[in-house]
Amino acid sequence: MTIKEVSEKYGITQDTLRYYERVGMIPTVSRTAGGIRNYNETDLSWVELAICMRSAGLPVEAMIEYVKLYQMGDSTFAARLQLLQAQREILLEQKKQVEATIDRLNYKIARYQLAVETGKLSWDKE
Amino acid sequence: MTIKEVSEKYGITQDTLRYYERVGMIPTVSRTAGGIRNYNETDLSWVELAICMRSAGLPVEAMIEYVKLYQMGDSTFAARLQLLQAQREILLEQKKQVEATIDRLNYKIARYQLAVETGKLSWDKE
DNA sequence: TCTTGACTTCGAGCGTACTCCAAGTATTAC
DNA sequence: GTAATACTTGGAGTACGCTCGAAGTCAAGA
Repeated sequence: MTIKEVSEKYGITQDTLRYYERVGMIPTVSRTAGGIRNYNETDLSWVELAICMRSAGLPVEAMIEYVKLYQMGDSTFAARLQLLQAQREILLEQKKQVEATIDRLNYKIARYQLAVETGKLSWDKE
Repeated sequence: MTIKEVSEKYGITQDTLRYYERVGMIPTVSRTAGGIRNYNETDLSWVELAICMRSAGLPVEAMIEYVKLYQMGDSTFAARLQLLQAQREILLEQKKQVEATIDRLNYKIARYQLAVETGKLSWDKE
């Protein structure tokens, strides 16, 4: 699969794909004889993982660390486990924050819906 | 309440508090006769709102826009409502992403827990 | 009154994560 | 073979959200 196809498949620019590879967020992608990227199944699953992590807001650095451990082989299982657990903790916290903010927005939205109807905002600040 | 007290109350630096005010993410904070920030109830509720939005990952720009509309008065109720709804949409999407990534991490963590015990990672890639 | 430490503004600097550009190589269509 | 297009690397540039530094002002205690 060419870089163009991959970029279209995942809705991410080719520049970003090259960037991910360059900084080590995914392992080096396989190439054609001419040196052109030719993503195989494994490459794609790394890309997918990277996109998943990034779109949840996890730092690039964490993925780089994970890839490094992966490349060091079976002796890093425990370290990888620890890394994944730490990232999960961050996300659980993040989820809480997002939910709290959604609640807050819901409250404000309800008040503004009333305000738009009546022309007056009920008792308040901000 | 002084800027120092506010920064300690919310676990945010004084620099950040000044930055939020400077860029218009919160309205101008009240001052003492000497020009020193003296946060009142209303100022605090703005700070709290700003922190809530930011910690959920919403852009500074959205809060600036909201404050601008607020300062334009009652004629902007509908616009404010729309802005809040748009931000909520973003957060609902963000929440989905975070949950998907947590699920993925949970799966990987389970596999690595087994791997740490057995010394072998079950059938796979990344 | 003087000193000390916290406050002020303004502008510059930094870290993260891309994003773009230049110069060159590879592949495809004719 | 040649043109057009897509790819390559390396490095520079950008956007966002702070974060820091400099130079000066303010306020509480000795």
